[in-house]
Amino acid sequence: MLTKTKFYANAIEHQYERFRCGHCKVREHCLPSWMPDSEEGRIATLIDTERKVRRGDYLYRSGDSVQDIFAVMSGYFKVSVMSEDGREQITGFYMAGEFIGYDGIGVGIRFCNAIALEDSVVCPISIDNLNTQSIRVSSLRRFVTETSGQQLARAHRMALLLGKLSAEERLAAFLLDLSQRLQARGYSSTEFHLRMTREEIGSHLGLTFETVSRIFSQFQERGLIRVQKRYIQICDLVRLKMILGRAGQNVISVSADCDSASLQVRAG
Amino acid sequence: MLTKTKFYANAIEHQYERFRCGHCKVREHCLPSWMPDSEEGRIATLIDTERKVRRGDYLYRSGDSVQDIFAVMSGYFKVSVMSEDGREQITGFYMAGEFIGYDGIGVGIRFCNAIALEDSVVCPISIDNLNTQSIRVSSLRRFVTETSGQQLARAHRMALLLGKLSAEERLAAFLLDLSQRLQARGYSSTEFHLRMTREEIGSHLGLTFETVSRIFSQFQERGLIRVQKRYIQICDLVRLKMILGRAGQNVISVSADCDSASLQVRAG
DNA sequence: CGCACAGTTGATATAGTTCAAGGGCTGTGG
DNA sequence: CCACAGCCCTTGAACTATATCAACTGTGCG
Repeated sequence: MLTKTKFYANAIEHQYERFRCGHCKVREHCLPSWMPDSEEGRIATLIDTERKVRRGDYLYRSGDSVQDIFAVMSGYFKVSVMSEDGREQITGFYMAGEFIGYDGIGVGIRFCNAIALEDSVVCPISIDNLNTQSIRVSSLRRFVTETSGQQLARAHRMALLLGKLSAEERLAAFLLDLSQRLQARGYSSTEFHLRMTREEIGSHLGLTFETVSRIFSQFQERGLIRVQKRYIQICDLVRLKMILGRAGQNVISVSADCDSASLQVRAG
Repeated sequence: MLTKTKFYANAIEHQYERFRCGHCKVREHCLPSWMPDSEEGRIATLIDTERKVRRGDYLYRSGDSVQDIFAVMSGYFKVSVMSEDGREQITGFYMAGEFIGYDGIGVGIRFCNAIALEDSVVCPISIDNLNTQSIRVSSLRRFVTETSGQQLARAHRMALLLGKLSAEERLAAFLLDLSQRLQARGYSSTEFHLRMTREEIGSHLGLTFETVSRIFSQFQERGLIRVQKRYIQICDLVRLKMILGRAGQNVISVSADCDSASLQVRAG
């Protein structure tokens, strides 16, 4: 892929200097598989200098003006909406290759907070430039449509989870979702490290941290998982899926990335 | 506005033949106030024959391929996601001037069901045509961005409501939201007819219909509202807002329409 | 070392569900 | 026109899932 760029003319080659996507480890999760190689460079030209965000720092906060969407290159984020009296609903956790920052896009003002759960690096993609280029580049239009559609799908799955599932089912869905997304990134689907506290999990799933803790313990007693602090091992994937089974797989997210494999899963 | 069209040349005038927006009663809620008159016609050309949907019928269902988004001209809809075992989470109720059908847009396959709660009429807006025209017409691009952004905002507010609010707060939010949307449409903000059953309200708010009923009764006893079947009268708007007050106004929706007034509210 | 934070676990409380009964409205068919 | 069936809604009583409060453990950090 990278060698291919060598044949381009100067002007374009210059763009490729700034083209981090080619080197990027998460490129395959971030850019859709249907995107023609020849046009991947277009996206790269939209990317500003990559930005580092320290653990605990805000990537953006509610009320900020909307400039960019962000592709997570490395690290981990939580995104949340806050009620005026300080109740925090975490709308999602985001890992490498996923997109953050669709909130507030039409209005120009953020209504979510995005906070790094560990030292992270993001690619800021200028929305203005994205819109401008989209006029000419069909693959960019498709890219925008697809990724923003995924954000909405994710949000609707959350509504189903929050409105209809029991605590057990929510936790099962949560673990299976993580498992699936990690697997898609080449990590183990059965052993992983949680990046967030029990409280944050609870805040995401509409539960208290005590309930999260108890249900983890209960899952462990039942032999479904092993828990040691934040280290999780899924021992019985089948039975874990059965807990959710009655509710249906379509509750579990499929991440915010846009490779076609996950699109098929979601569609099914 | 309509007279203005008389000055246009034949080709354009022909488009205006199909331009229902000009006659449409809900035009001002449907089309954004920033949209220049000269370009409103563009949207009209995207609109197929208006479509009638009988009470109880599906506008579309999960699994359908995505062809159009729909502006509600008259009537009332519920949109829901279903779990595989039949649990229904209603993601929203939609009235005249609001848009339905952003679900599944990137993938091409619906994951929601849209059902008419009363005999209704919708404007189907072809997504293919919308995308094609958007390439040239900036106001259409902005229109798409804004309306889809609103869908996401709505979904995130729902997550906060479902994850963090008590039953009381949810019902208060629900009533205030309805009140506000009706007011924006020129109806009374303090007296209205619910179009949905208690069960559907419950399914939207993550409660059982008994709880909805009980809380309505309780609100009535407290002098906040009067309830007679589906007829609701808000007697004490201030105290009703106070119930939600601690949680914050930003929980209550601002509908899916895109007139700038509501955009300001949402931003605040 | 000691303090702050994350997590576990137990005891108790409670909001909301579930089950159950009854009433009122609406439409239908005899 | 009445009777009956099928919703929709209300209300009560009992139950239960989850929250709340509280005590305790381990762990990392200044």
